[in-house]
Amino acid sequence: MDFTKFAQGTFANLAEDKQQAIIRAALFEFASQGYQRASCNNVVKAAAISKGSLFQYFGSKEGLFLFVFGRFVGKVKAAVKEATARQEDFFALVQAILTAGLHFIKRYPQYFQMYLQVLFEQEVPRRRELLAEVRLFSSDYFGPICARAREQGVIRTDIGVEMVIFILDAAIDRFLQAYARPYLDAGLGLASLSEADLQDKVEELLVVLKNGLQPPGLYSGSRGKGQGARGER
Amino acid sequence: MDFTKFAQGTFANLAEDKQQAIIRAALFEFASQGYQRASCNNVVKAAAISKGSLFQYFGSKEGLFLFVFGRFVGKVKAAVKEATARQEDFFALVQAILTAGLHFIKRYPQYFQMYLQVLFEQEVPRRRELLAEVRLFSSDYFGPICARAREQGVIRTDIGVEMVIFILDAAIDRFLQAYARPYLDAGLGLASLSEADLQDKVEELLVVLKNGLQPPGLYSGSRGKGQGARGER
DNA sequence: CGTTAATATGACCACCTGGTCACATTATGG
DNA sequence: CCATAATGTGACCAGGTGGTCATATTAACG
Repeated sequence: MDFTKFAQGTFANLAEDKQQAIIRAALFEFASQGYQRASCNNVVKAAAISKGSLFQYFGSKEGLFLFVFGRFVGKVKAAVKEATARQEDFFALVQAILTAGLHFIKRYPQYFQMYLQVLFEQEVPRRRELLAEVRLFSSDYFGPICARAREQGVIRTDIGVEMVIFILDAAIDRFLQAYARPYLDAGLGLASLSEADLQDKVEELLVVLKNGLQPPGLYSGSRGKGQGARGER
Repeated sequence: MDFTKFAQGTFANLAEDKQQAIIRAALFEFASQGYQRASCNNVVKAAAISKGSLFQYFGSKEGLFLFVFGRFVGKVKAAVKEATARQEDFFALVQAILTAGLHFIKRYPQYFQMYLQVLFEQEVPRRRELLAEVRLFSSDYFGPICARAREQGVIRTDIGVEMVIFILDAAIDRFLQAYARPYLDAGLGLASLSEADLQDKVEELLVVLKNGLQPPGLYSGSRGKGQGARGER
């Protein structure tokens, strides 16, 4: 919860640049190694401080990690707040979040890499809690928004809200990951695109999310009943 | 490449049940810990063999891992071959693959967990190679299929093939992950669904993939150019 | 049986980890 | 100047890792 508990204490009294050096070293380590593989020895080496000091400042590896992740959470919240400030239209909001995500990755690539490590790693202290803090497309945050969009007739009513959130989450998460980790992107080549081309891809993605993969003419009825034909039941 | 190099050698001469015990122990370890965190000591303990034997059989931790992953690859290829045997329609094929994936997870949960570990972990021997071996929605495999579907007018032509593959990959991957790892599923609750309800969700997902999130009436034009009116409209 | 080859074993090795703590250094303030 | 408090330091610890190898056990064969 309170990731800023080191805001006062010995660490806070350090010169600004020394603090920055330590944060940078720790962030680099967690971003490149994840939590478990990250080595405090590497951090103290890179930050040019002694091991004893590091543990004096943060108490434990876990404390250091929570502190660094807390900084990330702060930056995310600020970015989201700004991006979603005045978006009325549902899909415009989705697009704004996606675009904000891309900008965030460009500005704070290391923080995002650290986030991905936490997302992919199993054994990370307070993992759920931490992820919940930055995950937008959760039922909590996005459920009401979807519900409202549904009432306004912007999204179809024959699929569940959970499915809407699920598909948005899957697409956007993957898109951001593909941007941040080129080898995940199966051929989109996002990482090497110009700003303008990237925006084109974003719009292309939104077209698919809105209208699907089938050509407009071929609308294949609502789900259930006859549609299946195949199995039994 | 050749993950079966232990098919002959000391290990192959072992009694069948002893082989199984070792495979089971190793699979459990890799599935629950990933590659790096997996401990050879744990494996020999669980398999009730000596450490020297394990290294005699497989040479190294990496050798053991590649062997076990090779078994997984074999099972996947068999499952895919069977599932895609005679699917003509494009979306029926997608659905068949998704359904086959769910069945695979149900039958071989540990193998799938191990796959996810490899997917999420960075430093795994021959990672790319291994993942490529089991990844279906790659440009290589799925590109031609999409191209054909496009010519037949089953999928729209105003979005790139890469984007089609991307979105299919994202949605299906995530769906399978949500099924295998409940905490990833933001509210769908796939893991606890009955077979029939699960199929319903599969169909629901396919409806979205085909027709998008917007109601049929609201088709919002092809991408690019004019679409941008974004502010108002 | 004896001899030789194959296999099984676990103590041992070098190395790394997060964390500690007695001690050295520096700051503070009177 | 001293005395006290705060901070910095790195040798050290217990516990883990993947991997080795001399030795013990078993199998094979004549």
